Amino acid sequence: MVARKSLKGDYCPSARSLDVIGDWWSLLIVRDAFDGLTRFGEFQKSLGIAKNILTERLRTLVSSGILELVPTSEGGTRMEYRLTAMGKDLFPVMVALRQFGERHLFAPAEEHSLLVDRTSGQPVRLDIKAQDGRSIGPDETIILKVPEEE
Amino acid sequence: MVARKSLKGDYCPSARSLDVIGDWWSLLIVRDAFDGLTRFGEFQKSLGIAKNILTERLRTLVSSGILELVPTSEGGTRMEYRLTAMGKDLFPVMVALRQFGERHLFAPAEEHSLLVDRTSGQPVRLDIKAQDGRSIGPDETIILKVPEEE
DNA sequence: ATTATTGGTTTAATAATGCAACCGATCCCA
DNA sequence: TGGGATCGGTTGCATTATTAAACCAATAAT
Repeated sequence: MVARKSLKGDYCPSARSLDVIGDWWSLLIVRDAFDGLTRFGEFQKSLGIAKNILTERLRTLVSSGILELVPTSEGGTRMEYRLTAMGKDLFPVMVALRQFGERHLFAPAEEHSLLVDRTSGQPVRLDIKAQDGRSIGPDETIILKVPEEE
Repeated sequence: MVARKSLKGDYCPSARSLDVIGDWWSLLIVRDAFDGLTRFGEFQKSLGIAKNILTERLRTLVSSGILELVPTSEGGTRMEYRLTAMGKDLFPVMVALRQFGERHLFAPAEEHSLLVDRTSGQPVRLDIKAQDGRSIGPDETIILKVPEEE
């Protein structure tokens, strides 16, 4: 097996994102981070991931700039993993995945966790809009390709 | 290796989404589908994926209801893979990934493909809002857990 | 009628992942 | 201060997943 193809050079921003967080575990770790988890053991317990794999994924997420390793707030010498500003920019990705799951992957009466506005307690909404404010879907858009990529 | 843990029973909609499209290739296939590709050979050429893996992923995406296999528009007996309505609902996920990539994974002057409104030619925007229309970020939200999941 | 293309399947090798055992450093507690 | 438990890993080995390459039947093109 030659090394798995890297998408680093791809001109498509989605592909580059997937190159960084597109593997099986990374987005689940990020989800847990948004959910407030910070410690190695917390992620390990929450996800049931093998510890060596978790080690490697956390390292990759840190070196990608999505997580950072900072001293725990409770003093002591131990460290915790926290979302960076860049990591928090994955919020729309998480919300979009959540929205898709809510819409298609739950039975009508089935309960699920809910993302709500902290102040109002109401669910958040995600919209894709044109410049003029119209909501638009995939059929109203096109992807402009850059003229020459090698 | 015991079979990879399924997140089907997870009460978190994001986790269920990742259970369906969270592997390495599926979202890249979906991206290509949004980009207009429909044929086995087109995906294979575009992604450089091994053919047996592509076969399996396409099968999974079809059985998940994200793609469907329909007769080609040009007549003939061959089939093509098309996004279903459910598949098109992954649009916000793709846009969110794109936006993240644009913001963090390209050098300032580096060119990338661009998703634009078909009628105006202007880039699309993605916003997460509270009910009252305010844009909100991760720190203004909380995830309500369902009271009891086993 | 012949050849090329499409859409796969099969096989064997390699890489990724998981599990369990281990380990040093810290933390908790008496 | 000592002793055990916990944390955050590392290491080795077994199992799965992915790959590349060869092969193949059915269709399409010439």
